[in-house]
Amino acid sequence: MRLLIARCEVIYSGRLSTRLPEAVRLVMIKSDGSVLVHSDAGGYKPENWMTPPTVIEEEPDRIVVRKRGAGECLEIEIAERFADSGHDMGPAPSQHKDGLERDLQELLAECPDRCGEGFRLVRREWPTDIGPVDLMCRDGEDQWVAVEIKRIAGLEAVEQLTRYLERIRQDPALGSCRGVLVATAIRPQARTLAQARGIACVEVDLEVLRGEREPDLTLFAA
Amino acid sequence: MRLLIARCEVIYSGRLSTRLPEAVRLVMIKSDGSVLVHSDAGGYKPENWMTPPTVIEEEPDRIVVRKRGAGECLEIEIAERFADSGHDMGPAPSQHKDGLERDLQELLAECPDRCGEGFRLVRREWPTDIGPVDLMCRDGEDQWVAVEIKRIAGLEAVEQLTRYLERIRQDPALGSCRGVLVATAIRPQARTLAQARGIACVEVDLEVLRGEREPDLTLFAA
DNA sequence: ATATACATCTCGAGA
DNA sequence: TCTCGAGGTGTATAT
Repeated sequence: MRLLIARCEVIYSGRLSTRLPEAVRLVMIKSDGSVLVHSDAGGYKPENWMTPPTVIEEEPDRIVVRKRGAGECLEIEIAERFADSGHDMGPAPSQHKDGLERDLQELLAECPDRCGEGFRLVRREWPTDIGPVDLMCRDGEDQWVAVEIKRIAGLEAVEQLTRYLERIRQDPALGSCRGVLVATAIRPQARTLAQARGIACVEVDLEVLRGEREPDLTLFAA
Repeated sequence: MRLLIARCEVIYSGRLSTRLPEAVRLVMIKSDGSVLVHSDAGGYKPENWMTPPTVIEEEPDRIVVRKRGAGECLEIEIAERFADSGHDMGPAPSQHKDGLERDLQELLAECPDRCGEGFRLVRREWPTDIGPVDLMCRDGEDQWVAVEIKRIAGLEAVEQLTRYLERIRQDPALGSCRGVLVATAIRPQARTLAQARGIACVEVDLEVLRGEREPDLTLFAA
């Protein structure tokens, strides 16, 4: 990785056109060809960047980064250099992420009755012509239920499940298929819209599903 | 901005849980409190990060970054330091961007007939109770038309316009309002869903709209 | 604080 | 290659 601190002007053209006036910035050049221009504020995002695959040309006072196979170009005009260093970092082991939507789906596939009483899994990733439904189940009365799973469910989750249900119900055998939205958190408006569309909402707890602690089923009972 | 090159392990807990095994990485600490951990590959994204507002505690072999007002925490365990430098960068002037959706909307507001034959603009950002419609027009037959503008239109664009149309049509005077989706590119599924919902699709060219080149209206005519 | 929509979103999986 | 959906999306804006 190369780190260049320089007073520079940056011009990007491609999906749109931008010009960044001259100022002191960090130019990060990664060994995979990524180039990122960061200022000392502005949080997470670089002010300008180019992702691989790139072709990098360096002139004395200019770095030009072009995207391979696309008409995108980043020009860094260097007015003054303050630091310029290279660092050999070796390989970066990949990161394990736990608690993603996929994890939630796996857990719920193992105990589909957490999505509704008596639910039995028919199949995960049930295909429709506009994409797969997360879980297709049958309920305690043997009726079909399509389950959409989200970590956090907003309006889009309800819209998505609604689209699936439209398609699923076109099949006469599934004409009465219900919909259930299952998430660790459901936003108020999503809940309201779901109710208006006859879609049930179920909030679940990741740790309860994992059995790391048992659900307090009797806490408020009797 | 502080740049620390170190062999380190990084643990994040909050919206999910991750652990990054020990390796050499760049730790970028911005003066606005942002902390970004980058490896030498992986493109645009930091492997781990925390956006402001943060509280940063530094111990000899550990940096702990907490999000203010939320239960998120980033722990950087430092095993070996290779470089550690501070850089005073001064203020970062903001960037002008050209070619955003807003620009497209301005251009189309000036020539609404590009959205459909005989269209006349009634108003931009027509308010509904769930947000503003990009353009409200009347067509050549004096019928109402709601126009949703996107640079690239996917399914969400159709859903968004559908939600607006539901609201708009609740007003008896606008009960027959049509919908038109206008974009520089419209994805196949979006086009299909739009058709199913009676929403028209129009693709436009940014440069033609700018008059930088004239549309070849007669090219395939007669 | 919540919702709403845009972003050069990025990134990965699947067809 | 393209399309689609998830993301610790981030970010700005209005309520």
